[in-house]
Amino acid sequence: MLINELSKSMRTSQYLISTVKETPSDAEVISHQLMLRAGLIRKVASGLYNWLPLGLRTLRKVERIVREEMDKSGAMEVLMPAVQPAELWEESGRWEQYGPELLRVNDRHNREFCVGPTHEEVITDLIRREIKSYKQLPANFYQIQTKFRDEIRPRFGVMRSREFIMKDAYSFHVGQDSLQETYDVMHQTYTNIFTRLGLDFRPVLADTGSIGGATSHEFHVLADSGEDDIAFSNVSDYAANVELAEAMAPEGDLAAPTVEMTTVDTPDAKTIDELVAQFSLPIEKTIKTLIVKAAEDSEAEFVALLVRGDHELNEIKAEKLTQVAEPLEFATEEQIRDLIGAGPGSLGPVGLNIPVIADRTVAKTSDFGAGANIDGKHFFGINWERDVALPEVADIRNVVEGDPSPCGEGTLEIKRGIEVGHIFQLGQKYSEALKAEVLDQNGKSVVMNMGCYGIGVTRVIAAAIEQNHDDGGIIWPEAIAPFHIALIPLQYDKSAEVKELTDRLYQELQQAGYDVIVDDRDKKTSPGVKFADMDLMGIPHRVVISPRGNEAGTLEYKGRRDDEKQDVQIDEVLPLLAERINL
RNA sequence: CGGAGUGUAGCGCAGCUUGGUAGCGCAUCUGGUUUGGGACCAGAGGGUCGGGGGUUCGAAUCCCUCCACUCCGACCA
Repeated sequence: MLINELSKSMRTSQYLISTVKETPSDAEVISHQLMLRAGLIRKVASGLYNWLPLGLRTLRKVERIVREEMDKSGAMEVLMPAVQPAELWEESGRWEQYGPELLRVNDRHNREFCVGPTHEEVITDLIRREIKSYKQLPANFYQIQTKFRDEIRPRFGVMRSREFIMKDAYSFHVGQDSLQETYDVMHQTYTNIFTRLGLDFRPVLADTGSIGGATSHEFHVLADSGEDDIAFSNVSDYAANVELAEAMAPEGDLAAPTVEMTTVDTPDAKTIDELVAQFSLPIEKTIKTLIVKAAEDSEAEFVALLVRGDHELNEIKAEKLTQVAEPLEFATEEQIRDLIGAGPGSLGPVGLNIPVIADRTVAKTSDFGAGANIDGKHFFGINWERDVALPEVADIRNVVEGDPSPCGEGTLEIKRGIEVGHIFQLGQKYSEALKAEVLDQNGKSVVMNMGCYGIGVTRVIAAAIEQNHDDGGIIWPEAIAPFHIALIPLQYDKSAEVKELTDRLYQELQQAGYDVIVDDRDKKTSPGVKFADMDLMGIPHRVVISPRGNEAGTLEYKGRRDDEKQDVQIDEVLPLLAERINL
């Protein structure tokens, strides 16, 4: 008990304060810079970090919140090994599927292992051995474990590191309804966790990616430095990853033609931008023609995809079309020449001799310009049906800001987000491969349904800083601050009154349950250094004890976000802190 | 994997073009003076100049090679 109490608080004279004034040259984003400068982490090698005492305090607090909320949801904590045998991955087929991101190692007997980037195989193996009856289901197991993914390009400190800590959970069910129930519970649990962490976040509809499965939501912390684009309705709750958001057709009918189709010499216009610049053609009246490989079982070898000049093809949507090869593969310039007899800069739908798929917006565009399938020539004033038959129509582009929202309400806005959580309904992908079955009510063997739920614990910390900082440094949300309160005595070594009051406050605050750090560094550490360090480290509340204030019977208080400090009567400081800190 | 760049004291950098045996700021240590926003004075310690090889009387500097790290890109016509 005593040790526990003491360990919650610290004196800087006995603690590793590793702040640095200068920003290390290889840190790009603000969270990485501040984590280095405040002395939270140090790099060991590319994508590998040491956690210093101060950083670890925050890490543990994040873990604690995650753990408490997971426990509250009814999930059971387990711990699986970081190193996993190849056999399990061969059983699921992922030993083959996973690329170089999977760190493979051999032991002394030359048996193959990997350092786990995720734990579907191990948990499924465990559960197929332990759970035999539908009566034991549903069940949800989680762990907080170190993972390793050999990223192509680790960057942004712990935001995209190779080794990182993740909370991963796996639920097991008989039937989809049960899975949906737990999925909904996890959705709520994640909302609770990120709310408690004090972050501005959104759940968004997401693609299921390589892990596979059906329904999926990502939880994003909103920050300009985020690596993902998220589309939001400006009026409803709708939010989706840009790659997944449905691009709706513009409202209204296709406008009637107003001009004749003409052939124009465009020798210097090989891109949409050049075309628009040279011929004062509005970009919304241009169409891009992209040639991609057709699906293996289709008759044609290539397919043409049409998107409006200012839109981007969405590769995920495109490769889901039955006519298109998966993974998506663009035709080479040579293949295009063989096929069409013109180069990539002069392609268009008119007179094209391969299957064509038009984006919904393209189908609603009139009087548009596109390549003539002859080098150096474009057609202007093209209209569907009059000049060329309207091809098959599909949603194949990325949404852009201002598009109508797929939910039917409002228009889309796009913001950047940092993915800190992801929940999936895996269905039977792994349970089937590993034959994870239970007996149902009729004594019949059924394959379990699975869900999986991850939170990037270390990434959450970087995301929190991206969202909460100023010129002085980090501004921790209360719940994950390494210390709640910094006590800064001035002339601690000279003034007996200051020392006495500081020590008394230190004790009282600890007893009140706060994590407090006293900056009692030696007399050579000037007040300015102490203020700057505590600001950089992001301690949310600061109390200064000085001889001057002591005479007046006051202390000085300043919240990390406050503009002004305030003088407080000595015996009013505890009530003030109690009011401002929500433990 | 392709392209670009960097590697010199714990951190940030100069020196390299034009070879002559390493320097600045911050940090650290000692002593003193300071004490409300990253103090001042005096002194000190700390570098196989990423590794290896070569050229040369002599290499941080020129050449070769390997390594590490960083940034950009990975087909949107």
